[in-house]
Amino acid sequence: MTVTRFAPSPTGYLHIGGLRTALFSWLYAKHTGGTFRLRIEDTDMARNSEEALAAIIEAFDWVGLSYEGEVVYQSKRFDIYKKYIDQLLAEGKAYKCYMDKEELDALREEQMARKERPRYDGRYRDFTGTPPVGREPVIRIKAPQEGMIYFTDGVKGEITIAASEVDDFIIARSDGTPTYNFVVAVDDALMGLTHVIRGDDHLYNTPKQIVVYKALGFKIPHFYHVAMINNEQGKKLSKRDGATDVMEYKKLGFLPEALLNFLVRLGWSHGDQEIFSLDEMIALFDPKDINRSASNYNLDKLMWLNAHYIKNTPNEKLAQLLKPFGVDISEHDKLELLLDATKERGKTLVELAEQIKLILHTPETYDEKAVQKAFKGDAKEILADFSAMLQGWERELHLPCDYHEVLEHFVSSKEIGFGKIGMPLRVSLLGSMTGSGLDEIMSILGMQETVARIQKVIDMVE
RNA sequence: GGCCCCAUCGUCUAGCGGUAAGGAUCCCAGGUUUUCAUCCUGGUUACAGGAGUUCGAGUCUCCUUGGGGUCACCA
Repeated sequence: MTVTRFAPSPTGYLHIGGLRTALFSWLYAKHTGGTFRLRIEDTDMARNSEEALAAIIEAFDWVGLSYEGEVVYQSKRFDIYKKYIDQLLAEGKAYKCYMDKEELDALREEQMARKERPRYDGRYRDFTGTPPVGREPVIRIKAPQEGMIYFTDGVKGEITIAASEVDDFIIARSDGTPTYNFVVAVDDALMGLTHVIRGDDHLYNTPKQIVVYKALGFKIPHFYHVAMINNEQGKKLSKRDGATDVMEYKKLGFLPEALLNFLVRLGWSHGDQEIFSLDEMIALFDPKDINRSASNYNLDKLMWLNAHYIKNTPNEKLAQLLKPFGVDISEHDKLELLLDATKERGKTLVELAEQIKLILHTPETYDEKAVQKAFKGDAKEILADFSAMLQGWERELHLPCDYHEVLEHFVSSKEIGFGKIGMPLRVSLLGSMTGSGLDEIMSILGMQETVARIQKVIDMVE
């Protein structure tokens, strides 16, 4: 049974890089019929924040990732860690180190001065004397002093790191609280993790965690270290590069399925396939197909995917999604027509909302260039004639094809080209030269409003 | 700086010793559309460099270069 997890530290919002590793972990659990767990890495009491945790859960909710079981809070498991630390102490696999921070800093400076790698020198490793008085020790674990630590990474392959690179690192602070590399290993083991998928910034933590696994006799899971997502210039992704907070994408009018599809294709692929529904991702995702190199964030591709998903979202649902963007058309009797006429013209919900507002509201302003171009010559007269024809039309006007019939009849009887009436008509209806089809717009507006908008322009234009 | 990882079109990627190096995005051109968008068709652009191994290297090895990560009583 596969068990994967996402283990963020609650220090900020959910980053899109974090969402991708969470997605990979979640997909693999689903793919194998296993479980996906959520654990909060909050052992540093000074840096926790309730809001951050809420933000992470909110983002999970929005994109539709679900975790199984209770959320594990490391801050509530200190007694468990304490037990294992005592065990290691009793077995001689860990020891108390009485060096304080000042001494440690001094040691580091010496080593740096000698151009050596700063590392703990192991001076208390076999200490048997009388400890300094009035000083609370930290607990260090005994790491192997020679040889190699090796493991197989599911993404990178065989990784070997000299044991000399890993020093006797601290597993418990002088105040007794355990540290990251220790609790991660303990919890991953206790939670029964079979596959650990995480960012490759954790690659160097892995040998340390393996030291803990071995000392405690735990089974070592499979590791997958996923390369980072960089910005469009190939540099580290930062807030300056735009949205890094997952929830920011919601505000910008992105659909969660587009964001997920975008992220899953960053570092993972399945042949030439670009579009993946969640079910397809689950069916096809295998961590062995994760790419070893870093990838660049690419807004164009995200936009394209978002446009694709907007086009393929049912109108009813789109109407609901549009509400936070200032457009409530859920009760509109021409809802279907309205969205069919606009959904191919917006790459985001924000843009789609703008398109809809253009139709819903009588134009307050008119694009100057469009007016100049469209109202040369006898455009006003033509518009007036067309308006009259609409009003005098003997049959009821409802569907786009009804209006189309009027338009066709108009140009043929007047012996003019479509452009003669098309341009000024579009400007009168939308205030702009571009936009949805005229037949659709008039059908949505109805004859009365169409006539009113034409009249408004006629009255206004000199 | 030490250690570790990475390297195919601008970008995301396919490739798994023998291909005219494929797809997607972007961009450009044409078509459809009374406009715009969508959609369709076509086009430009890539194996970082250098040595090997091999009958034959994008694919294997080494070096160089260039990126990235990491070196806490943070996670």
